[in-house]
Amino acid sequence: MKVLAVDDDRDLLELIGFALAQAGFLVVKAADGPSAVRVFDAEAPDLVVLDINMPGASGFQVCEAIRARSSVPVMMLTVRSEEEDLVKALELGADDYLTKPFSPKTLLARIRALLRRAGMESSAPPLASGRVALDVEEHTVRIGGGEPVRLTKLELRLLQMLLSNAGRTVSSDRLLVHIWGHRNSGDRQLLKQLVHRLRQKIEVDPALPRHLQTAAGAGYKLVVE
Amino acid sequence: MKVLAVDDDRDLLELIGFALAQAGFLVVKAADGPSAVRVFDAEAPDLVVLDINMPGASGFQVCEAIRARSSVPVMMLTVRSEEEDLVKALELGADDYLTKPFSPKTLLARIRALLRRAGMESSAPPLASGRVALDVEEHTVRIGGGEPVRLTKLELRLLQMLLSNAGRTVSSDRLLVHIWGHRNSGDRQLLKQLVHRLRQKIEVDPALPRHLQTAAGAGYKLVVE
DNA sequence: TCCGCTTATAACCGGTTTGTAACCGCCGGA
DNA sequence: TCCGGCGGTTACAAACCGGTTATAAGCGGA
Repeated sequence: MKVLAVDDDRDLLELIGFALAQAGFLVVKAADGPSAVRVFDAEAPDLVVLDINMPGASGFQVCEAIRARSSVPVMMLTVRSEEEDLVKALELGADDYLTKPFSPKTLLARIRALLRRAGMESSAPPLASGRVALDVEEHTVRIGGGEPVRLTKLELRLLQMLLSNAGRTVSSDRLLVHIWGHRNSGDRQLLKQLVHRLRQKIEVDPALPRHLQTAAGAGYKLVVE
Repeated sequence: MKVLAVDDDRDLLELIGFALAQAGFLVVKAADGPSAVRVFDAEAPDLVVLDINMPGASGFQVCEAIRARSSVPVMMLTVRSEEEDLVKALELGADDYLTKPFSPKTLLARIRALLRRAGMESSAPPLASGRVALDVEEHTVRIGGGEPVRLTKLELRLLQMLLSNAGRTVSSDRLLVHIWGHRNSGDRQLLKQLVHRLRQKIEVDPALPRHLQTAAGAGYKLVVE
């Protein structure tokens, strides 16, 4: 499930991105109207989170541009007091809105609701990036053009986390939390094992991993080219 | 500026940690009361963000333990409805509180206010300054336009501290506390070593350091031009 | 029930990182 | 001039880390 987040406030954008990635979404970002439209065309996200208040009030224009080419769900972000903005946004085809400030938990809940409403909730969402395509429903990955490989529950979770942060290093702690909901710190071993087993499955040469790479002292990352 | 975040909700803890790190704080985490106290002793943070509602209601105990040994600012996190908890927290010496759910922006604002009140205000330490760019996630630095250099955990902490005080001299004591958490003061040797090793990695000529300079009798400073 | 797959735990290895000690040269004060 | 402190350097040992292998424990389906 791919989400496009648009906000000119870089900090907030990062935060939204982080919360979404944490929840297993694949996130693409844009910091202004024009690039939002560009990214939308390039990435074909399944949902858009769009700040209204951007330089040039271009949130509206972006919403309009998106609606002109797709019926993808759009979640608008507004500041509390601007009611008429809201009306305008909904008229332009936005599906829901959230007033700032909001907690990431709320954002996630609303996004899930929106996806459910749009009937996209769990409809075969192959989370994919680059050469790695993950099918959460089927519990399989396909690397490049190869055969789908069956994954266990834990392997799936690991890959989900890495894939939603593709190209970036994910710390062992975050992985531990995401996969096991955390336990005592002795569980470095579990992660070690899981990575090892996953490599056996998805790497051509598990000894020289090309996708699931380790960042010594930091964690692991997924290279998708 | 080092912040200890304590919460048993792992997701929220991650999120708080991320928001703080993003804002340039150095973050240490703990997920329960006992480990919170342990980490506090080991890390000597400049501020604590502490959830009250933890298994065993131990938020209070942690607050008490912290107050018993330090006057460091403490920010409590509570759920909306529990007023008497709040009163108790403030009686125990908490400096401020925040009711869940809260937006990270709010948290940051309140933390900054708290630091200002405590007279510890800092000048928003960025992760990159001048020719030195530190990537905390990847455990790497890039000097000028050069190749990223891998850092060990300790090297990373040293650079973090120096970078957040770029251009200013940081005393050996502060560095010791920040990197190792209080130890016997005889451990100058450790710092000597660490500086030496880091210079080998990031200086063109480690004998004539251009970035990691010695302030004789005082400490070290990072020159970023 | 047994079988097979998945997950947990432990032990070992080699390489890296960190801790400890000793030595050097420099400088300032006795 | 000698001495002691300080910072830099070299050397080595201890601890740790990640990969690997092996084996046991849990669990679901035939």
